[in-house]
Amino acid sequence: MKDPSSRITPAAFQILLSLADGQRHGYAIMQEVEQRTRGEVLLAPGTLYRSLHRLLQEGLVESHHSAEDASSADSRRRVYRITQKGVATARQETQRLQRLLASAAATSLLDPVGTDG
Amino acid sequence: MKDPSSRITPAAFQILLSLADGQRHGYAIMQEVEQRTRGEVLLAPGTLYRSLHRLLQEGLVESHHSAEDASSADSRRRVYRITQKGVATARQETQRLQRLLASAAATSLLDPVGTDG
DNA sequence: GCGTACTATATCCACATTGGATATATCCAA
DNA sequence: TTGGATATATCCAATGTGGATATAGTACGC
Repeated sequence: MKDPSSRITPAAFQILLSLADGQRHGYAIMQEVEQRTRGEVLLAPGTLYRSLHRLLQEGLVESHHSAEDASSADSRRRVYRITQKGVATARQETQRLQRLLASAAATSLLDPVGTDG
Repeated sequence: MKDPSSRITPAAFQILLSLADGQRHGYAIMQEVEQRTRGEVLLAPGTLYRSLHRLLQEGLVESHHSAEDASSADSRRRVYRITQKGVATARQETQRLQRLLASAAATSLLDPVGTDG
């Protein structure tokens, strides 16, 4: 489609949403997304970690090792936190979705049916 | 991501929306989408015609040549019409987007900021 | 200590969708 | 009949994804 400026993938959007309420490590993001969307959205590991790397590169999230601030945390964990830029991007994507729905509402597709009675 | 049952691409969704208010040929769909979305969504020809073929195969749209019912229409045109199945699919996709936005609202990402004054 | 299941991250491959370029052909006005 | 807009179709490279696989740490029972 189009919108070369602020493009964000569906997976990346879910990750940003997952980090909105606080920092998480990758595996926890996977589980939170599944819960929040009631099983509708499942992030496969390949999608999750590649998306996280991309988000890091773009500065939408930042990360550190969990050992630094949690005592008994799993040393393997990388903990991710959303940045201000990430927040702004997620809000933009939300607005884009709202415009998309408004555009859908501009058609007759969603007009009430069964108004014959 | 996931949802193997009723998957629809963004391009296909735009096409179905474009056909909601009446039949159109491909090129007209391209223009209507651009107008309705105020230039935000631009369907490239490759995307448009391949999506149309897919939608035909899946029975979400049907088509005929314009010469059949319009007198002075361009003979090259293939006119597409949305089917009942297409309407149902587009409605499902709309609901999916609404659930996605609800899921976004379930986070604190969209909570009002700057409530200090 | 040992095995095992779960947690956790990372990488690889195949597949689908897309943008953009290109090819062809028709319509219309000069 | 030339040229530009209309109209459809196909090809290629790039991107994003699912799923499998690899690797390794953690927790628990024995």
